[in-house]
Parts: sequence; C-alpha cells; structure tokens
Amino acid sequence: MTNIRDLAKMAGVSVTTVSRVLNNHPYVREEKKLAVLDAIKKSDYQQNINAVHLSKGKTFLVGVVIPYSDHPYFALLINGMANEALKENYKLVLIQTSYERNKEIEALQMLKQKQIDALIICSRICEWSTIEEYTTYGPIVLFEDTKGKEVSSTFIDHYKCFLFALEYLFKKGHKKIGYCIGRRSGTNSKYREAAYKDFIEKYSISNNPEYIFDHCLYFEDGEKVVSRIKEMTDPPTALLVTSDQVAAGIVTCAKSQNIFIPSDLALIGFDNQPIAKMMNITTIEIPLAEIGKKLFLQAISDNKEVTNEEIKVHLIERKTV
Amino acid sequence: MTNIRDLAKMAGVSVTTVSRVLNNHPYVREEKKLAVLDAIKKSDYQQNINAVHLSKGKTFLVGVVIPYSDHPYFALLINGMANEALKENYKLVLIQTSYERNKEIEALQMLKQKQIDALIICSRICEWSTIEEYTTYGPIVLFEDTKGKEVSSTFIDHYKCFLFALEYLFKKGHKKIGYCIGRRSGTNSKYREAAYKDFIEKYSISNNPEYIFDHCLYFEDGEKVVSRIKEMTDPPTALLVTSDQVAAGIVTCAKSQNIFIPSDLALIGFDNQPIAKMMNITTIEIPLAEIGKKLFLQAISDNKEVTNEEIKVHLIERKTV
DNA sequence: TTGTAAGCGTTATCAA
DNA sequence: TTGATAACGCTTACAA
Repeated sequence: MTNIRDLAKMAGVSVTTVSRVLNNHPYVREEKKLAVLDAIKKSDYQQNINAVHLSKGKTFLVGVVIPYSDHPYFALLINGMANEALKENYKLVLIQTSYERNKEIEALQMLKQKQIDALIICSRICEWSTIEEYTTYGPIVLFEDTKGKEVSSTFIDHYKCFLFALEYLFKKGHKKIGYCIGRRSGTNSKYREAAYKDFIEKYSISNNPEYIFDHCLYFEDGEKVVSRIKEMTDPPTALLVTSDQVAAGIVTCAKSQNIFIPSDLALIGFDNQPIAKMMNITTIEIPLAEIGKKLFLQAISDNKEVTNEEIKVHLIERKTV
Repeated sequence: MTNIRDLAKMAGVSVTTVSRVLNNHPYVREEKKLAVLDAIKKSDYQQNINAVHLSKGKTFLVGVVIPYSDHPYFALLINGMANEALKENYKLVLIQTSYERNKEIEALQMLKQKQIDALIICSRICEWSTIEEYTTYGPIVLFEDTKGKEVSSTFIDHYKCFLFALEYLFKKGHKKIGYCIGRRSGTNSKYREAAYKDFIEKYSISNNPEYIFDHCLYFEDGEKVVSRIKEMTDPPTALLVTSDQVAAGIVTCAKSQNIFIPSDLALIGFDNQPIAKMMNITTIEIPLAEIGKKLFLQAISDNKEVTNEEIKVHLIERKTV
C-alpha cells in the first residue's frame, strides 16, 4: 500500500509538498503539484485516515446513543442527523444501548478515547453525574432539557406538552383520561407523570393507576392496551398515547373489538408520524428530523458556548378526538 | 491529556511495559504492573484509539450501507448486526445512501482509507464493476446473491421465493395476481419480475401491467394501492406485498373502503414483522435479524474464503389469504 | 516556494 | 522480564 513517502519519492518532492497538494494548501508550484497528482494516479494511493485523525486529533465522527434503531421515533431523529452529517462531511456512529447502562458508558468512553469528536445522547439511562464526568472530553449533546447544566441540548418541554394535551381533552369533556408511555423510568416519563399528577389535582380528578399503560412502544403494543381496557369496569374515555405507532395499533385493534373511536375512546398520539396522517389520528407534532438536525449542529459547533433550545410542538386535529 | 509516555515516567517503567499492562500481555512483574495501574488511576489516562488503530492497522469499525434507516426492514437487519457487533467488540458505522450512488462510493472509499475494516452493503445501487474495484481493500459483504463473484454474501433467493408465493395463490384459485415492490430498479425486484413473468407464462395468464405497484415501502403507501385498485375495472384478486408494513396499510385502508380481505382481495406480506402477527397477515417470514448477524460475521471473518449462504424462508399462514 | 524533522500515541521487534 | 527504538502514515513548525 502506497503511502505519502512513496508518493514523495515518485514525484521527486518532499512529503510536505505531497501533504500540501493533498490538503490543497498554498505554496506549491504548479509543476510539482502536477507531478504529485500524477504519482497519485499511478499509484492507487489512498490516505490512511487513521493517521490523519491521529495527527489532527479529530475524527469527523459523531456518536449517537439510541436505545433502539427499529423505532420510527428514533429513525426520524437519526434521519435528521444523518442528512446534516452528510452536508458537513461527518459520519455518524450508532451506539445502540437497549437501555443498558454499560453500553452508554462505552459511548462515553469513545469520546474520551477520541474515537468520536462529539456525542449525542437521544435517550439517557445513566445518572446525570456519570455524564458529567465526561463533559471535559468533548461536546456532549442531549435530547432533554439540560438548562443549568454544562451541556447543550435541544428538547421538548414534555411537562407543558402533556399538560396542554390533557387540558385539551378535558375541555372536550373528558374526565377519565389515561396515558400510554414507553418506559416508566425515562426522563420524559417523569415530566409527563408530573403533568398528569398536577392535572388531576387541579381538576379534582381521582387518580386511577389502571389508566397508566407502560411498555407502549410499537404498533403491536396497542393490542395489550385495548384488551386491558376491555376488561375494565370503569375504562378511560380518552388516552394520551406517546407514540403514533401505538395509537395506530390501538385504533386498529379497537375496531375489531367494537370500541368506537372517538366516541368510546378518544385518542391523541405523539410525533405526527406518517401513519398518523394516514389513519387520521389527532396527534401532537414533534419535528423529530428538525430536532435531529439541531442536535447534530450543536454537537459539531466549535463554539464552546452551551445552548439549550426548546422546540415548540403543536396539536394537529384529526379524527380521533 | 496523559499519554503512555507520561504513564511510563510516573510508574518508573518503560512505555513498553505500560503497553504490556494495557494490553494484558505476559512478562511483566506484578510489582511493576501495580505501579502502572496506579499511575493510570491517578492520571485519568485514556488510550487514544486512533493511535492504536494506526499502529495496528485495524479499527474495529464495520461500515453498513443502507438506503434508509427509518424502515423496519433495514432496522431489523441492523439490529441483528448491532447485537453481534456488540459481542465481538466492533462498532457499526452507518452509511445512509438514500440510494445516491456517490454516497455508496463514499462508503467504499472509507474501506479504502482503512477507516473501516469491512463493509456490508444491504442494498446496492452502484454497478457491480464499481464494487469490484474495491474488493482488494477489505471484505465487502452483500445482502444479495453474489455466487460466482469474489465477495461473500448472505441472501434470499427472491426468484424462488416469489414464485412459490405466486403458485400458492394460484393453488388457492387466484388468477388475477398483482404485486407491490419498493423500487423497480433494485436487484431484488429484477428477480421478482422474472418470477412473475415466468409464472404468468407457465399458467398462460395474461399480463396486466396495472397489477404492478411500485414505490411501496411504508404503511402509508398502502393507501395508494387501495385507491388504485378501487378505480380498476378489473382489479386483482390477490396481491403479493413485499413489505408487511405496506400489507398492513392495505388491510387498514381496505377496511374503510369496504374491500373485504381475503374474500375481495387476498394478501401475502413479506418479512413477518410484528405488525403482520398483530394484524393476522399471511406472510413470508424473512429472518432479517439472523441475516444481519450472518452478514456481520462474514464481514469480520479473518478467513479469506468467500462464502455465499442462502437463507431459506417460509410461509406463515394467517388470515389474509 | 520547498524540505527537514519533530511530533501525534500507540504497538512490535529485538537485544539485553 | 524489561526497555530502547523503530515503525505506523500523516501534519506542521521551522528553517532555508
């Protein structure tokens, strides 16, 4: 495999000159440049990128921590990042954690090892203090509110958002409102839980723990929700469903169980995924691709300043409320 | 940032000894080892992985070329790879091409630049000859039949598979059979087209170009299919749908249009995605996660031998035929 | 405008 | 069992 030294020999110049033409630096006579270019052509030379990385101390790689890659929510987010990465000549390294703590730490280690220039954490499992230990090794960007902390973020105010949706349902006459979330322990879920608690307190609604459904991530999870509702003596009349996928599953399954939507059960989904549009599901639009883009841009920004940008969401009224 | 030389100084040993400790090599006295370990602890030392890569000529990174990351088909495939990568201590670098040729070439370049140890191409857009130019730079593995070529692969025999499904429908009495595919120009589609052609010839069925639906990738694409069928004077009685996602979309949409499944329209999906199970869709199971695993293993195998493994698929009978 | 040589942080060879 | 020292392939002061 030809290296820069071979090239120099072939072209009858120094390695510096070769490096200069390789990197389009000034100060090289046209004649020598041509000689180098010629040598490159003849030799099937290819830069060893690791050597460049080592020398420059930069890799143009950005790590992305996600729990699963097979969920549209994260897929949309990644799409946003990937498109931007392409433009900026970066590559994305996917670190799929399945919510295992040690895999998230591995991602953090990659940053420390300089294998990646920055790290984007889309869904965190580690305690905050652990993340904090790594902030000195490079930019870490989160998809959750980190105001007051020393890292940048782009995020949704899930508390506000959830409360808004609950009150919207309340105004439509619903008093028995339940909700479906992914994992109960997530940061987002905490905010949503808080919003729910404040909501039922404000309107003096009695708390019914049965109305909270967790492990709702995929279309097929809608089935469990419907069958549990079927069994209830006092079922909810409306549901906030934190993924359109699940909402679509509920709609599909409800039909076959003779539960009418929205008359028997009103539904608000989240994300405004294509499936929501097709199935006419009222949903809260979350611009995931845009968020992905912003997260990425924050990650590669040289500017050391910490920024925390809240992304506004809005309700799209369709036929399930 | 502490490096191995600092460590050596601190521990009062040579860099070699430090490297030995770091890599768990033999021949280092317990006492010195402890000294090194102690220095590591005190110094917040972290290996620079690029230097390791440069020195070893290996990165433990495998590139994965996919068109989109937001489709369950590819997501499942990636999941299979990601799990295996984890076990083997490799990382996956995602190269999303959106079927743009130059992005696929970029991936090939990464291999040449030694930024990745191997490349897995899940769906190819480049001509074969282009791929071939890069085979000397490292293992390239394809998810398509490459028998007779100098690269390894794990693949489905889409011709056989399609023909089997067509004959299955034929045996059930269907004569007007259509199919839905993703992109017409893909390698897989060519095989399927050939199977279809041979099928209608064999059974003297007249060819109706209307029965072929392309750009069918997502759930929401089912809508277009249904509306087009609605408009036909002589609609198909059965459909082969190369993604369960689309099949699910068709089922959902058909219901609202009073098309009864399977009596008005029989459906065979592909993949056996969770949604197919939930919606009781008859489908051809393609073990994508397993395929992903095999592709990955072929990619990192030191063994220079070219292997081409065909993965058998089978029909899962449910309620849409 | 060009080139020498000193890094970058490792690993590997070889002699001791 | 240890340690100099030479790679690995590139970039970049600095000197010329």
